[in-house]
Amino acid sequence: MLTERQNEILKLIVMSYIKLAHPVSSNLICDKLKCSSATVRNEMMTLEELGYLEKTHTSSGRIPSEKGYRYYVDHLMEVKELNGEEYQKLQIIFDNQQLELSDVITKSLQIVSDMTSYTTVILDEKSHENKLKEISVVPINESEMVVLIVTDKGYVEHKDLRLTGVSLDEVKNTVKLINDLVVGTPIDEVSSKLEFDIKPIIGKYVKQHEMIYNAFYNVFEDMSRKGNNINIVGKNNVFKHKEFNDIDKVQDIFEKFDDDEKMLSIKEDDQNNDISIYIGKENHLDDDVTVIKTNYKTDKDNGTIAIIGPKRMEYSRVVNLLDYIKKQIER
Amino acid sequence: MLTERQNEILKLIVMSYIKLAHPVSSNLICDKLKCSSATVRNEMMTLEELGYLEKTHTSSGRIPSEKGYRYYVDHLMEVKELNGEEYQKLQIIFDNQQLELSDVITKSLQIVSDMTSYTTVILDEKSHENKLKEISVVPINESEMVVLIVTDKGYVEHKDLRLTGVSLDEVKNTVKLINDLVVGTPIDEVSSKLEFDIKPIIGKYVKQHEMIYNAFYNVFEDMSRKGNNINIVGKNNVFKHKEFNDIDKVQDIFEKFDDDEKMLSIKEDDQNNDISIYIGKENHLDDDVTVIKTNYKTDKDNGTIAIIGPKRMEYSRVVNLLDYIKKQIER
DNA sequence: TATTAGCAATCAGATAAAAAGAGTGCTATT
DNA sequence: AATAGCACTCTTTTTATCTGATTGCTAATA
Repeated sequence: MLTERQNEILKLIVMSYIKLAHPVSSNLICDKLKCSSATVRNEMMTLEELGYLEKTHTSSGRIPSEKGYRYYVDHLMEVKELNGEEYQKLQIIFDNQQLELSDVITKSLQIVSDMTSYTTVILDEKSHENKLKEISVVPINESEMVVLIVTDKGYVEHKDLRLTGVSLDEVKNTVKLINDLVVGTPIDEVSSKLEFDIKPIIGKYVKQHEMIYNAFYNVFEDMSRKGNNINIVGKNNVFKHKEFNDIDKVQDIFEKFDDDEKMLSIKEDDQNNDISIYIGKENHLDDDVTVIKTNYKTDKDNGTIAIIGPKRMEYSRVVNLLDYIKKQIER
Repeated sequence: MLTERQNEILKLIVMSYIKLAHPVSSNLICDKLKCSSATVRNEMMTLEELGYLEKTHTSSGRIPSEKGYRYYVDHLMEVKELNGEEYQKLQIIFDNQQLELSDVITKSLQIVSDMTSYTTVILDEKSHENKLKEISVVPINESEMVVLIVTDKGYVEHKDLRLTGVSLDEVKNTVKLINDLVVGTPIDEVSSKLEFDIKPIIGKYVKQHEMIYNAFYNVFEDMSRKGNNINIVGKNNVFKHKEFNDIDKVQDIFEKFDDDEKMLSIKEDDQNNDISIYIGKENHLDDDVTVIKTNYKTDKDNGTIAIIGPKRMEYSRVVNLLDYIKKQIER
């Protein structure tokens, strides 16, 4: 357990380093504390031995270790209110009744990204809890048609179908069959339902049933596979941070942004309802970043929003922003 | 007019620089030419005076100037066949009858991007020549519905509508009215047609006409505005080129990728049907890149595909790839 | 016993000087 | 017209020197 003074010093060091991105010297601290730099140095040495601080070289000031950041986040960080500008800019988005939920989320995270210079991520899973509401077909010309699929949550998918030598009526019969028998089924169960409920009887109603059946089967297969959506906003903000002022590091991070599996892993850990913080090695994305994320749940949709920045992140500010956005989305 | 030998030397220098990214010395050239390095040096001096070559410093080898690249492209470049691997990988995409056109384009450019280490761009304009084919409405719950709009070219747009205190029948009447009177109108003219043809009479058929009318008007306004599509594939390839081995330059280019206006300008110049090459200052994107583009036109869609790389680009290869893809798309 | 003043030691970063290497431009020669 | 030869130029790499920030330790002090 750390003493009161050690807490104070660690907190000052973390805050100073977050702000200035420069190793913190004992002098800087003793100005703000009523004791000499030698005393601070002694305490810093203890804090380093305990693993909360690090040096960049033998005679440098101290920077927080990952353990140091973790301790700061868990015990020392103060909750700061959103400032007026942040609040206002976001509120304009949330008050706009015109916007669809997905637009609200994207736009609000765009704002956060612009204001904080961090990168934000939206991960949402569409098909999972969506049930088939209606399917319809619009013919485009003799051989082509568009299949439209709408779910009970208003999610829409469409697909071009090219079927040569098939009459439109046959297709419409199939659609009617599906609408009669399959509506209400969760999207990712539709294709198996097609197989067991529709396939056996489609021959009675539809002539070229095989070709048409396969086409629709594929459409639904595609749709349930397409569920995961990854939206990364403000990638270029990576350039703005001192710790990424190295072309190889930037490339490294950009390639991770493009790695869907890595990005989706953000969603995986901690399925709880809080805001989670993963500092450095604690996340599976990159040792040099911190990921702050939360899950949201609405009647339409659920997903994850996350903010990615350097470990030297404005933790308090980001946590507040994320918390506020989460609450507004769920409202 | 350049002599035969000057042509030969310029060509060798451009090709060597494209390959090795290193200023070309007289020695390197004279190995491949039956004359001494001193002779080559004399010719190089002439070529520099004429503006085809440049030096990076007083005693360095020569690199091609923009004028030099231009001359190479216009007069010296040899058409090279696609190699077997390139041809094969692309053909798999083009032979896949399942894929929609837009997928074919994206996937083939993804392949080009991977193979060449350049960045590719797809610019397509949807609404322009699309005519309204059918509009329909699917109710989701008491107050929400999804509007589906399909055009004669199979382009689909959908929008959530939240209308409180409006009966579904009223909405359906409006949709019927639009389907009867507006179908066949080009998308970007629909909203004005709504205003002049529908607005005056909608009151007769629909009770809460104002609210419903506005909702549909907005949907079409949005849709015609949304016409321009920008798809950039292989951004991270920027990191792979020596000339961009500088974090500020990379940032610069990435920010231009995100600048829609700048990217759309690629489409603007030269509306002809050929492959156009814009070297350095010739393009409006960035002085350090070359843009090679072509327009494509199909019965469904037309647009522009482009490849962006350093000025030191494998011109011949890229032109061939682009030409091949253009032809396959238009087939 | 906790704190502090004082000071040598350490090391990054900036600046300068020196050495090595690649390639040119010019002149004299073939 | 083409070439050989060589001094000259400029980049790149290496080495050396200096400066300034900051620490760790020791001894003195409260």
